[in-house]
Amino acid sequence: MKVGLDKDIILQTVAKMADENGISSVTLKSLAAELGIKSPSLYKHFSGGLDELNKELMLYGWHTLEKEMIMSAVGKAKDDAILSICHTYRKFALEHTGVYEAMQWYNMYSSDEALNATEGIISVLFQVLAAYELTEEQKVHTVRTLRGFLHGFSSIESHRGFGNAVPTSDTFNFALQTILNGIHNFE
Amino acid sequence: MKVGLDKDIILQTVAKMADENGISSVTLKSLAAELGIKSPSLYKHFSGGLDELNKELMLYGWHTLEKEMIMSAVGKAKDDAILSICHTYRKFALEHTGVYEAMQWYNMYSSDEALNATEGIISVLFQVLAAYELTEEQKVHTVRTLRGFLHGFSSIESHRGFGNAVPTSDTFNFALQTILNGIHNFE
DNA sequence: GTATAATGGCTAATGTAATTAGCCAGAGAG
DNA sequence: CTCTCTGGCTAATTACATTAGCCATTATAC
Repeated sequence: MKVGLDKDIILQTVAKMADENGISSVTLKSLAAELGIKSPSLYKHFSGGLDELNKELMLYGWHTLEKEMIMSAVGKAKDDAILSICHTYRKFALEHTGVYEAMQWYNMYSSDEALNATEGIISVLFQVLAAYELTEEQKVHTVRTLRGFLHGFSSIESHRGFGNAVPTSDTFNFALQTILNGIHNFE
Repeated sequence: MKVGLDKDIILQTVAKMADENGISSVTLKSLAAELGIKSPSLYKHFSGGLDELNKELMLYGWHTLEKEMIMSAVGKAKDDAILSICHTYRKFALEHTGVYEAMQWYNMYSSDEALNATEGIISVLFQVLAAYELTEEQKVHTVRTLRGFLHGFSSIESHRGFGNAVPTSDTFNFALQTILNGIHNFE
């Protein structure tokens, strides 16, 4: 009987499962069970099978994060905007560990799709940096530095890779301030 | 017939395969073929199967990187030592993409083993930071910031996640200088 | 030097998940 | 009312990981 599923519903289910039990807990079998269908039926929605599913989840994640970053920067400028965006990024990675994990797999796919997936958040960063007196090259360095730090920090933190003597939030703020100081030194 | 393999030889083969074709190309089947044996025989060396193999590769990677970082800091102090260590880290991730990938899977294993694996490189960083006039808390922030940035940057770079207008080496040096400036501001 | 134990290979068999092929019922368009 | 498309299904195939149990060679004990 027709259950009436579509890509969006399926992806949201995948996201939920990934966040709750890790991306490796999402198999076509377990996903189908969760949806109340049999695994071969999933090919009617994702003809590329598991690979396509992972790719779509990656894109879904980047698009979602992009939207949240944009929203968090509305009405803010310069340091305030950057801080807000960065906190949004960190929060997303922490709250959506499974989806974030999938987002890192973009290297498994064609460079084109990888770059498309992330170009959104990159352009948000560039837009915010436009308010500073920086050369293009300085902006590139700053965006890359932020991306590198945000990804590495969030990734380690979400895997509980930091000891817990000192609150990680303090470190996050400390590091962001350091990077902001770097920007100010240019101006 | 006895081929006379041991854990070290097998791990080095795994590392080579992972670096050449990605960690996912290492299956018990492909590894056994590469070694000239049949896959069930691998259980004589790694009774835990694929899981144990991955875990050992992770440990192997962190230990190797730790040694290289220590070597690169010999005879250097303060900024020089930090820069040298960081360049070693980046180079390792770039040259051993497969092993580095395995190293990130430490979250899949018990926290104990995860923390043990990385405590070596963390203590190297703390040792270098001892030369600065920093509080313990400032040292923690600095080490975490470095770890976060090094991991994120190396990870993105090794997956070709940065566009290529500006050399990534320039960005790396820029970011490290920014972090060093952060340290100097404390003193 | 021979008996015995441990080592490190092997084949055969099992279980799980992905994937493909091809069937079929129901919904909507003409 | 019929035709077609959609979205389910079962059955069969494949690829691995894993387990069980066999066997030759090596190493050790006496």
